[in-house]
Amino acid sequence: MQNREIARLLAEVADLMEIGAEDGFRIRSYRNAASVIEGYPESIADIVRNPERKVTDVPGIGKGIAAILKDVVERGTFDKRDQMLEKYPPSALELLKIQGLGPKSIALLFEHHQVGSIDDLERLCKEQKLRDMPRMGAKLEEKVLRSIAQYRQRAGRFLLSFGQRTAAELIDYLKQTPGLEKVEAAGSLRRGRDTVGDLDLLATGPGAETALDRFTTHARVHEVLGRGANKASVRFGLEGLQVDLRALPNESYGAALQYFTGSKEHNVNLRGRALKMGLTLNEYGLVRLEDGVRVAGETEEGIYEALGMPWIPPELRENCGEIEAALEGRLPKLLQLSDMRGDLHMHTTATDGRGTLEEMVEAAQALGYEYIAITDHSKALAMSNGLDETRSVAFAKHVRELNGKGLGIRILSGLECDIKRDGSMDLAEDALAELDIVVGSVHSFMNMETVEMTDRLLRAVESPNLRILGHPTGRILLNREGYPFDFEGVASAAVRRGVCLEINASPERLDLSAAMVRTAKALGARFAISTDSHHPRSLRVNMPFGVLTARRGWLQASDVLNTLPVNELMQAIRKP
DNA sequence: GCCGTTTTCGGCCCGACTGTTTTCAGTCG
Repeated sequence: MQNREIARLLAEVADLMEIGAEDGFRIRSYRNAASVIEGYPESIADIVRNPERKVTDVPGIGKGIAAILKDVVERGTFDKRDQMLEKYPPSALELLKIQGLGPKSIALLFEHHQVGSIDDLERLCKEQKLRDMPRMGAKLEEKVLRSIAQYRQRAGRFLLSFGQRTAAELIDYLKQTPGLEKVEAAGSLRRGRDTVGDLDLLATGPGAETALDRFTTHARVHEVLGRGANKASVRFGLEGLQVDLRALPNESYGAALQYFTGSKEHNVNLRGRALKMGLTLNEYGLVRLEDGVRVAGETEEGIYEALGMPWIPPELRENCGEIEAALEGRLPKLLQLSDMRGDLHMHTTATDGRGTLEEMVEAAQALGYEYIAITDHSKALAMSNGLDETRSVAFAKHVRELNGKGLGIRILSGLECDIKRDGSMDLAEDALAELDIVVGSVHSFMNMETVEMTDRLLRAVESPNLRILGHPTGRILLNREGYPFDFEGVASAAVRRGVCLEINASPERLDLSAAMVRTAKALGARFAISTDSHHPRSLRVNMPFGVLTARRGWLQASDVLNTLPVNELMQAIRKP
């Protein structure tokens, strides 16, 4: 069993315990253990099974959790979990994802109305019975119904990071099939969309048939949806992500890769152009209509070339002008991961990060970065022990001393400063002026009206010390919509003020979205791609997602602040 | 349930809004 799965079991039981109003500190211990296990570099299951090791040596795991882990490794569940699931249906966990309802309300609804699922909850709201409960009213009914609609909209989709992990696991596994030549992922995963609905894997070579068998019998497949001569579909893992595997002949591999990568709109446009040239394009190849001769299909490059254009990177294939640009020879030279020279947003143990400053620096050195900015939270985020003016100024001094030691990497003293309700900065401007770089972010009062939120962000951008607007829309993928505001207005103001817009590379955010990146670029914006790391590992893990998003937004290296060499970067962020 | 002891029990991040009340519990970050 993987660490991630173990962590999930613990976190789910913690949720159920919360509904059961159990001791909060005990619940926190479960959550903490889940989070430690998820981020642990070694397999916890291996440690549990190894008589020479003690799992209680892992911080956050004591005798109680150790006994649970033993149970989990042996039989895939544990007593406490079985008890909780007897008390509450597993669908009760979904209810916690509805905004406006917490564990207390859910427990109450379960007790009085046997509400155990989203459908039950919806019925209750529509019958206007929610308002009969203590401290619940008509407004809450409305809010809950809105939240249910949003929840349903995103159901069945998964984070890109999850899709990539699953695809990588399956591809590794399938590659061991004798005679398999190529196997790779197409679809929205290959285009780098922020969420994916299913996975499309393509395989070629004489072993492709065998690969279909191995695919449907993989230990983590829990339902085979279909199995034909050339294609199989399964539901994979606990989460039930649908994965299709197609076995293809070599001569049409490129055509299939092109076809199944999409997007649908890109392909429709391409097929139309093919027809005008007397060609027909499908998943088997590009064929001349007059004599049925196949002119391309083995490679994607061959297909695009036969259609009179250079190969188009998958990230651009959304039928948003990329075909025209390709035909006119003005495709952008897209940003690459190797262009990144630093990272400008991360947290440490000083606030809610899990790595110390030294560990973050070490992780950045391992990536070959020239610089990083340490940007812990400011005091308004009390739950994370945010920095006040005194701590912030002391931190800036500490960083100046560190840089004097010749570490081979430049550390920038920074802050992720809360943008308060009125648009002012959480810390006094003279304290902010002591820092090398300030990222300003909204973490509170996210349900303001469009006009108010726009004014708030416009005022924030006027702060003389602000250099980067952090996760500008506040969205959490599959979880929370961004707050409403006049994006073009704020982006224009940022351009005028020389404030960069962040592309937050955390796979749960990817904020800005690719579409907004493109809009802002057209307005002249400059961007910072930042990992918002709360763990040393995230510096490496998150950055590719930010780069993908930037590429989907047509960015080149010159559009991105942290592609600059360190001396040019310091110039670019210097005080007026 | 974990941790760290002033070793076997007490502490464990906190502040503010929201919608409901009529003084505050629940939710959120």
